[in-house]
Amino acid sequence: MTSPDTNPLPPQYDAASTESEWYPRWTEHGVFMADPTRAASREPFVIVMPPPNVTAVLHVGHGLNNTVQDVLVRWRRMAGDEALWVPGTDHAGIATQNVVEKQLTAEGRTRFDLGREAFVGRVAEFVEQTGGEILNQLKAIGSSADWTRTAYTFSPELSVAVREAFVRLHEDGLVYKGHRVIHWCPRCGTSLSDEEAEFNDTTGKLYHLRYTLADDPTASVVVATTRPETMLGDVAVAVNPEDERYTAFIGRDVVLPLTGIRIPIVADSYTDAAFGTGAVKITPAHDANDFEVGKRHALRMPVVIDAEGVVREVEDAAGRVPAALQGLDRFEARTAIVKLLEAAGALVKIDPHPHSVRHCYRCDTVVEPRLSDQWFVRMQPLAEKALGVLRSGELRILPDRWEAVYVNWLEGIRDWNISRQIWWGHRVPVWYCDACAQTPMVSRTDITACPTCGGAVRQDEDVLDTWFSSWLWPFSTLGWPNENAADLAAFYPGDVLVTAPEILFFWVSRMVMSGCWFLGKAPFHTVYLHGTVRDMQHRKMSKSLGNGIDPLDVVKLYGADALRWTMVAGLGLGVDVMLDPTDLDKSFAPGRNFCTKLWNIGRFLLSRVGTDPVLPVSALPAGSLTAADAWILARLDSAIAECEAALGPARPANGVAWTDAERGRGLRLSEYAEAARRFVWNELADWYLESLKPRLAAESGADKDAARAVLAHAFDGALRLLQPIIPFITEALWQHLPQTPAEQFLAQAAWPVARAESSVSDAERALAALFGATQETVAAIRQIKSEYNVAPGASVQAIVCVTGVPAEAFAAQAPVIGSLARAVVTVSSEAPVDVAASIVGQLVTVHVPLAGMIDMDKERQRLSAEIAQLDGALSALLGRLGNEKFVAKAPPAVVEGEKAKAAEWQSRLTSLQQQLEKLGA
RNA sequence: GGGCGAAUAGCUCAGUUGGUUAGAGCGCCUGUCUUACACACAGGAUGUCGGGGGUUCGAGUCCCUCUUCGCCCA
Repeated sequence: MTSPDTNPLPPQYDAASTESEWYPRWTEHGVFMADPTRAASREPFVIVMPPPNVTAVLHVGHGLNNTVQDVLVRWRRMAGDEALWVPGTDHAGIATQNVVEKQLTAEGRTRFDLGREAFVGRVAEFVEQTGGEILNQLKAIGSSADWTRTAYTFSPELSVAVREAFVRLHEDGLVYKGHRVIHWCPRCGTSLSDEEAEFNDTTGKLYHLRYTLADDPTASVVVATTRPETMLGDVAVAVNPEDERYTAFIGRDVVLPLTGIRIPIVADSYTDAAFGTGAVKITPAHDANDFEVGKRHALRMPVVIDAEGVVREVEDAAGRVPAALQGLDRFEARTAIVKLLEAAGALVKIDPHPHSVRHCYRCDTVVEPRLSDQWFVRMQPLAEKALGVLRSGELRILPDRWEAVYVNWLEGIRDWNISRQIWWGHRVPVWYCDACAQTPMVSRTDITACPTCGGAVRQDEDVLDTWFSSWLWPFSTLGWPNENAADLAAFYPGDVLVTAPEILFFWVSRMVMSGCWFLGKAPFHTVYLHGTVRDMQHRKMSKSLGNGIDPLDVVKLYGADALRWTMVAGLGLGVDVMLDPTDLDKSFAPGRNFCTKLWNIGRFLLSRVGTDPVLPVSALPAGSLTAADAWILARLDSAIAECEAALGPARPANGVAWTDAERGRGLRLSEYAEAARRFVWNELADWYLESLKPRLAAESGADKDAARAVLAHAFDGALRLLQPIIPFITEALWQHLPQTPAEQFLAQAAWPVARAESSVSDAERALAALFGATQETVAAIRQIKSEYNVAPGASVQAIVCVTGVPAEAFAAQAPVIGSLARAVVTVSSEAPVDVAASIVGQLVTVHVPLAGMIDMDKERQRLSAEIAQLDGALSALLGRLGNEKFVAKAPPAVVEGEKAKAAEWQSRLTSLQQQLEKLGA
């Protein structure tokens, strides 16, 4: 890293070699490392990475998520914050266990063949060998995380945090063991939380079954159910007490078909009279709602489906499952039972029925409601705090419509089932002494003997939900529960959380709850929920659909920067990103094209600026700026301001809570990218660089030095603005700038600052305006040439009548205009007498006499069309101004603006009409 | 069943408290290998802002309603 690098740039940007050159240099020099001791004198800016599953492979969703985080962290790092991006992985209990169980299946074994200890050892070994590969893949796309702080939810350190959280919540009275119906995945063999049991809409069937009254075989009630197999566990039929159809039946018994068991008809307002027949069967052990009814009526709770989803007499169910059904899978049992019911005359009808069925979010198996003992967290007190920080503005969610979703979920929060009947995870820190049969012992440290009797103890078999470790992520990664940890003091609370809306409940709101509960502060002040990457049919990219894009393929083909640029430029707030997996060339053209363009700008510019030292712009002698110089410096100021406005504010101005005015602002990444792109491409390259060619062609001299200085400064500003999005190519180019200090990285350079309004002189402003007139003139000449099919290379005469800027000053622009538009320019106060094509602009009127080439009819037509359009707009405008109510009611500023506009249009209209007359209309 | 959101150019989307002749990128058409870049340059075309109604001096923007699509929750 000797700067500036004086080797000429290769004609083609070589992404692969640039990436492999710079990434290691950044890490070797600790560019991404945060230091808690520095955070005292600088604002910390902290993002914790949503930890990918330890077995995950990078997909384009990770690419998007991490690019967004990287853009923000790189921006704040340049802006002078002590920026920390904490990376890591999640042990992903069920998901990882499933992967290893699949391996075992292939070997013809099960986890039970190995036993708990050996199985856990095997998973740990698997994670050791293959886990965390995704973090290396994140490096390949340029992620500037502090890898020295890489965390893992199942590491010894974070396991301490998990145990602390469990014990503390237990001490707070928020952890309890409950006996109730929970979601059970028969394939994974574990319970699931409400959030882990996802709804899938399907068209099922609604079975109408007839239950005959015990005391009157001629009478019956018909119940409607989507799950006829559960009738074996029925203990009642419930009707709504208000439902007059059934008033006479309440308190009487019906006979359960197939088994002959008598069950009562009870009245319960849970029953919806409008659903089905208005009578529902009650199976307390196999339906959460039925369980509540069962409790209210003190009913028994026979279990007729076991943990594997097999129908049998599991518990309190003697005589309930006919021999023919014993041992059948629940879905086979459904078919069989319907046949039996039909044969028994108990099946009334089957209707198609659209409804939602819960599926396991890990293996998509239909979830079975199951009565069991589980550990729960009482969530309501936690939710209160999480609602509080949103209301106070300590926390905001972008896009803000998600705030309502967050509030709605928290207000209706239900207790969280945190125990899982798997082996891979943090074991529940509870011990039992069977000898004393005393209350369970909840402990921060392992208990090896009963404190009462000294006898053997056994630890709870269950492990904790993966999310019970990830909800601590914003502080467990910083050293909590060690309250004295330097990182915790320096970096908690963090700033922004970047993730997809899918895990708002799973993870985001739980992190807010845990942060508020354990540390008294929300873990971040901003939640940024980005869109989903979809294909051209708007389908989510997924492995099963085979419509995914491998980010590493894109990196190989076009480079990491092209990947990043494409995603960021397309990332409107809350908008999904559409990419075509079948046409990577087209999908990533924006990023690839922009990188190529930037490289070429840099190549050309650096070859002209050369390697000799350049003066800082502020040190240029007075009066050395040209109109173009003044203009590009003003454009740079605007670009900086636009980028800043699109990205910021980085944190609440008062350091505590967002004000209403601030709350929805910032994180418009696509607007930031567009502002930077427009500056470097449409302004710097298309206008400034082009206008500079004659000046740079000079051998030497003060004017060339001024041009070199401004050019180098403007490009330096552009590279700084772009570094967060495309860090590799900008770093490589920046190292070649003559003013780049030795031993410095762009990745650590200062974020550009726009000049204060007051520091720009009126003279410079006037110069910049002059360039506006220049642009207008060039555009007009080009337009005329194009319309009259004059070869672009052929020179034409142009007579310019200047109206909006000082004519004498404008005259000096003639050479620039001449070179940009290939024209010989004459400034005149009067229109030429010759027949000419003319364009009336805001600041100038341009006449191009094209003797013999002007098609009079065509020109008249063009002018007439323009007059008609302008005239129409003008009369509408005059009509508005003539409307007394408008003048009276509209704000004065608006009225003034409209008046000025009318005057301007009027004068343009007059010019156009004169022009037309001259052509002999 | 409840809630939220979207509907603007062929496509993907901007359009900040109502106030220029509604914009950008991609695509399309025409021309150009103008010695940085054809992954480029120059010029150009394209919208009754989903339908209907209302408020207002003024509506893409606010209200009502309908249609279509999407998301979340039960």
